[in-house]
Amino acid sequence: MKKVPRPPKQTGTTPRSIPVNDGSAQYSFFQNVWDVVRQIPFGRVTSYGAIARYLGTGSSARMVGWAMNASFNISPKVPAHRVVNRNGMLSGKAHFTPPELMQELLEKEGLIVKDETIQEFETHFWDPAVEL
DNA sequence: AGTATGACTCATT
DNA sequence: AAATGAGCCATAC
Repeated sequence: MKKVPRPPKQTGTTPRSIPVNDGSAQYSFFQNVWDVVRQIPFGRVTSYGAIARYLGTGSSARMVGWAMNASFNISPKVPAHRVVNRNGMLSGKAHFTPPELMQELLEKEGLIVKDETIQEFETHFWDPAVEL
């Protein structure tokens, strides 16, 4: 797969307030993030930074988080639970409904989550820059 | 229009 | 080794 041609940094002036995938969807940074996240294999996880780096360091990891926040409303569902911070901690669990859902989903995929942190994180880490 | 905030990271103290 | 500050860039107020 390895499309994701590195968006030319659509900064500032670009309209899109929460790019909802309603068909007219112009390719946005968010779309790109979702494309990558959807390709995370079952039972694997990655980090915001890894995605941001894959799309170009120019876009900070914070925006990836925003993309996840918006991902709850888009059609092709995005496995946002497979995205954690670089420590393997479920920093975004508070944004799930209910918050325990994130950990449950991960455990259902065979991962071990202890104290909001994925055990053997490095083993299950999936780096788009490498795998894609 | 300017300030504050965030599902982050990295460098420095 | 833990805490702090600085970059990051789109939203919210």
